[in-house]
Amino acid sequence: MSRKASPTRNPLLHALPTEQAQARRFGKARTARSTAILEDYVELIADLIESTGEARATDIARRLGVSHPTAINTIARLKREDLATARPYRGIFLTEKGEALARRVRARHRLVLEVLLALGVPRETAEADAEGIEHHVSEGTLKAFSEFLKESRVKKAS
Amino acid sequence: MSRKASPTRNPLLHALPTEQAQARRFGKARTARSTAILEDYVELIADLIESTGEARATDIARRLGVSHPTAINTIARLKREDLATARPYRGIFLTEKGEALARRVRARHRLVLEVLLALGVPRETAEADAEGIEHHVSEGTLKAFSEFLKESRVKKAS
DNA sequence: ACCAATATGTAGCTCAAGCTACAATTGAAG
DNA sequence: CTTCAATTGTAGCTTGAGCTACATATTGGT
Ligand SMILES: [Mn+2]
Ligand SMILES: [Mn+2]
Ligand SMILES: [Mn+2]
Ligand SMILES: [Mn+2]
Repeated sequence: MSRKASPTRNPLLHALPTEQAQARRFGKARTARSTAILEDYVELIADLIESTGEARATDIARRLGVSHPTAINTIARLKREDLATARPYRGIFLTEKGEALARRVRARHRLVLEVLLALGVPRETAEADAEGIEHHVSEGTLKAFSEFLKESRVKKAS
Repeated sequence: MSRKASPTRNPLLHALPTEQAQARRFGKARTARSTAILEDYVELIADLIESTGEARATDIARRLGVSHPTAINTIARLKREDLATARPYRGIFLTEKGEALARRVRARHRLVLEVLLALGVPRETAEADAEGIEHHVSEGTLKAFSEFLKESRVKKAS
């Protein structure tokens, strides 16, 4: 038997979720945290290629605000996970898998940003917060976000 | 001079932000990531104390879905950062600083959850996503969220 | 063709966050 | 009062993500 103090002692407003449910939620957040960096990299690589024609390690490092060895290490992880390839002095390229991830991540980023703006968050605050929030927005939430935007655009056309 | 390929080659929709601006945003997200775990711990400790009278390392570990040495290690970090203290076999306690953080974090968590629900996100999805999103929601965004909720409550009372 | 600036690569470190395996302590039930 | 299950603690490992310092490679300009 457990030595825990009497459970459900305080039947006040909003009790705790069950251990299992809470552990599941925290686990999802941990997973999201661990893929957040990969997502940022593939998104940035896609953006750089689209707007400048190439994505070099140094540029990636500078835009992320990290040292270049850090960027190179993470790019190595991208390669290991079959998300990117590199031709030295010729830039970083996304694999098919990497491009697919980049498409999803970019669409999600845009949507999250638009929702924040629609909710009245100031532009720069929205841009900054979206960079972190996006990685924790699941499909279900994305769905609701796009519904909300649709409505709010209709309402705005009044 | 830089050896970069011709910059601003593609003057299409939404160009990249400046390097500095983007680095600042990514840096904020990194900071948020590194404090997310501390925030989850103090919030959970406060919740456990409030609803069961105590917060023991094992319970914390189980609710987080991690091994107990992992929880103990992180609790050591909480102590180092003057957020918590522990009396062995008697549970974890928050310092003044810890309680202050817990209050802020709990209020923020609630608000984020309510906004997701108000946007039509299904309950369990909202609970799960909020656990990760909350750590990236700044003061400015929080402000906008509470404004939005105020309006949406008024509208609902129609 | 050369050279210097830029880019890339490598070595080696720190810290956080996770794990398993094992040891020690404690307190509740008999 | 003893015992044993539960809790806590320790040791030692892995991986990711960051850093600095130094070494090597490439290329654009002269
Ligand atoms: Mn991001
Ligand atoms: Mn992004
Ligand atoms: Mn959380
Ligand atoms: Mn929380």
